[in-house]
Amino acid sequence: MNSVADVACLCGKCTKCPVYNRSVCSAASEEAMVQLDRISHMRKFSRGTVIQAQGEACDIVGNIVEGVVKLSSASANGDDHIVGLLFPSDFFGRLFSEELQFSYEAVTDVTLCAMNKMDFERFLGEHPDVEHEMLKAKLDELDAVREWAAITNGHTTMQRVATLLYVFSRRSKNQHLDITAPTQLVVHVPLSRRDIADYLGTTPETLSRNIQTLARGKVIRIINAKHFELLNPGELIRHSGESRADLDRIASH
Amino acid sequence: MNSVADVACLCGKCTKCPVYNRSVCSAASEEAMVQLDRISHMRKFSRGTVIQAQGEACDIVGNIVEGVVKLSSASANGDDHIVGLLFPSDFFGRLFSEELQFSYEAVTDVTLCAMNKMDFERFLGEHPDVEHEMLKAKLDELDAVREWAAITNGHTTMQRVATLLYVFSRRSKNQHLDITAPTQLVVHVPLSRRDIADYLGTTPETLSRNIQTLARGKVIRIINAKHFELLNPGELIRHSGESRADLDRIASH
DNA sequence: CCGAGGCATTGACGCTCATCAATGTGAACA
DNA sequence: TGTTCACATTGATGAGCGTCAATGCCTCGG
Repeated sequence: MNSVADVACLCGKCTKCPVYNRSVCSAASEEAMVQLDRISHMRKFSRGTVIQAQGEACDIVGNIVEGVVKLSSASANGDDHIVGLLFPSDFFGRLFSEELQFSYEAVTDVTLCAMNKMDFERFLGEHPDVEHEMLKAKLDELDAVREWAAITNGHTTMQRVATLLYVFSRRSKNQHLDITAPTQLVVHVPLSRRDIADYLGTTPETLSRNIQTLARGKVIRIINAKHFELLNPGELIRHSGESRADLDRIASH
Repeated sequence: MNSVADVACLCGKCTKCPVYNRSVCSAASEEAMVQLDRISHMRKFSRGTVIQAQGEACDIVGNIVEGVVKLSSASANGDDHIVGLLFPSDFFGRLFSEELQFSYEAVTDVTLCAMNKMDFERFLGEHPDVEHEMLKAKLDELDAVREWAAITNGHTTMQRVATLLYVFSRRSKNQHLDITAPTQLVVHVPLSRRDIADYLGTTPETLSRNIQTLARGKVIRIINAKHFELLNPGELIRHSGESRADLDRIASH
């Protein structure tokens, strides 16, 4: 009955979950954890998989354990835009709604601590503490989304690019990456140029030009398409047009 | 002890509240309503008042009963952007956070059903049903903000302007306006050109040019700076670049 | 009724960015 | 190892939009 992937959950209790202490589960009591163990199981999705599509019924929710998921909206004209990125410990899926408004797609290989949506909704009803934690998390997310919208709205492409690079440089510490580089200055952006461009509301061409400009200015060094070395963080912050405090707040999400 | 404005609340129970059935309060039991009555009171703010400023401690929350409130974020550079608009029945304020990330400013004269933040947080802890409703409302809001961000990100100014006009044409029915016009085709946008421009991520000049273009094309008629007659809704939808279904979903918020 | 000041509009100009097209690069495949 | 295909970069061009500046309009207060 259970697929191979399911075994991962049965082996280790939720308390061994690598993102447990940062996810909404951390509010759960011991009794609640036992229940969560029962209704959740690990699932893996490979890079490029559309986990759930816009307009479909949403039946699975959960926490991202590893990888990056993009949240995108397809307009009627056919052009779609990335409206959010989900990292490990972020909650996945849309509770209390019949129909998905956005598509969820695995940007990298993704491991998900998945639950049946209705099971989890029932669980939340029985555990107000966890629901309370969920509310707080969503309020924070709301602020972060608004903040990001303000950035993409009023800034030049260069400012957006610099902001994104800075945010990823801070977030990558939260990810489970094998960074064997000697310094912390290597930024890993697992998205393709097109995805980054969509997220920033620009085109791959303009994005590329700006990245090259930063490289020519010795602000970054391009190791390869998805890895950058941060040579001059101060200059990067200056290019972003934001104060360091603001950037750090955005990065902490 | 109570100011004059407070009397408004003491006169009528929450059940008489004009936005009761659309606000989060509608989930409250009778017993809970009595408590809400006790901790809430009506407050009025005149046009232009900064109700709570970014960075300040947030001490009041509540529901908007009448008027429009803008939510704005001031960047370090000084330029600020409107990241959201609040209409009657929308929840006001930021729960479970010490410091406000955005400023709340009254765009029109505003009537607020105000509560002390800590009182209301305590109330939510004692009434999981209402907190559940709050969570659902915030999840919807999150989708709406993401949707709006996608629009301002990838579209031309004309598309944004058309979208805004259409959304306001649908929302104005939700407002308590004295529209004495014979038809429903009068759209009231209570914001100044600068505010609209900030919200759309453009400038007053470009905004004005686009409005005039729509007027020259007989899509709208400019009654005055804040009132427009919708002559050709179909053309407006075409200019927005969105499908009618999408627009209606955005408008319903 | 008139003047003043804020707001909206209109015009001119330059720059950024999207678009189209071509070239370069890296990884997966046989 | 070569072929292929997707992806990234680079170049040229024009349109859209921000900026600065001037003018017009409305409202409020005297």
